[in-house]
Amino acid sequence: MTKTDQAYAIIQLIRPVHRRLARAVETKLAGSGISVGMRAVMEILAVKGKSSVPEIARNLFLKRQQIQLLVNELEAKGYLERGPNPAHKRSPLFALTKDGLSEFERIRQTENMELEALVTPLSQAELASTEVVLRQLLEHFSAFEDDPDNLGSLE
Amino acid sequence: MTKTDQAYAIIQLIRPVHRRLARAVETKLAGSGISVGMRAVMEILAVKGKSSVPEIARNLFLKRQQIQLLVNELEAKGYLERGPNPAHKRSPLFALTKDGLSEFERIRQTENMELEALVTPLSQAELASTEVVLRQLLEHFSAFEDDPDNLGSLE
DNA sequence: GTCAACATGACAATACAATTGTCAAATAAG
DNA sequence: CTTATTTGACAATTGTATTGTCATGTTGAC
Repeated sequence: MTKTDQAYAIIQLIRPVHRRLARAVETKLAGSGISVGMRAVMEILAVKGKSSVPEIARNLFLKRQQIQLLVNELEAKGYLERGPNPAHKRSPLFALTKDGLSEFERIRQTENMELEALVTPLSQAELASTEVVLRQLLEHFSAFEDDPDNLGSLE
Repeated sequence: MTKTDQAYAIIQLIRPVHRRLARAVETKLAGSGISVGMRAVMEILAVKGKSSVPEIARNLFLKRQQIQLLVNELEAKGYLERGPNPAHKRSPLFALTKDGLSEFERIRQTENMELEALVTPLSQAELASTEVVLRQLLEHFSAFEDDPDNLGSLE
């Protein structure tokens, strides 16, 4: 089993894992009126604080147009509020409202319980290696991005 | 950094990695008239040999309806041919034609060259751990599958 | 052997994420 | 000052996957 073969096996797993993960998150979110994408936006705001739409897009490796739609929905639900952006008059900074934050924390809590069971049979070293490999994948295949909007920072 | 936090970081990477991977594969496939899904079906047939549509679906963790569409397209392109299925009169077994096989091998070859560069900075141990973790993710979140069609075997 | 449960092909409709395209206003860079 | 870039806003489109349905084939219980 060469390293190339191993990489190949990993790549084949990405699609099904992604799909099941998305479905699981959806299931957990069902009824809350929050989609997987909306949840991701809330995450960025919870971690990074106030951000403009294009900033969020870069963090999530998505187009700003996609984020715009999610932000609009979240704002309509009262989970986000806009504030002035000293750096750009037309591009407001969005932040979680009190409602948004508590909703997000509720979500995170149920997710964490789910994760406890998931990680039990896995070692810290395995998890650390996985993150390294996934980041390498992300970076390597960024070469295929034609749109600079999609070249998010990896910190 | 707890294991739960690590798992969380990994989960957040799955979506962007999946998207970039899909785009990279598409780019490589551009012009050949083969989509990512069609390529995945060819892969199964190359590895597992003759299979029925539902069998392929289980292998790829997808619904048979989805596979049916891909198989139809591949057959129309002359990359697949159907043969009798001793186990089921109405459900033929599909196999790669000579054309299909050579096309698939051509694809695999260019992919392998790409992978060489990808795996260079990664160790065998890291890659092995990643596969373990991804399989655990896949298995764990299979609990959210309501459709038995989607419960593919992990061998 | 008969009948009920299940698997499959075939086709249609839909949902959802993501992309592409476009234009005007704001900003940055030279 | 002039030009290029960034951004918001809106529209249209694509691609993957799901859901629903029906007729036919298959399997297993009895």
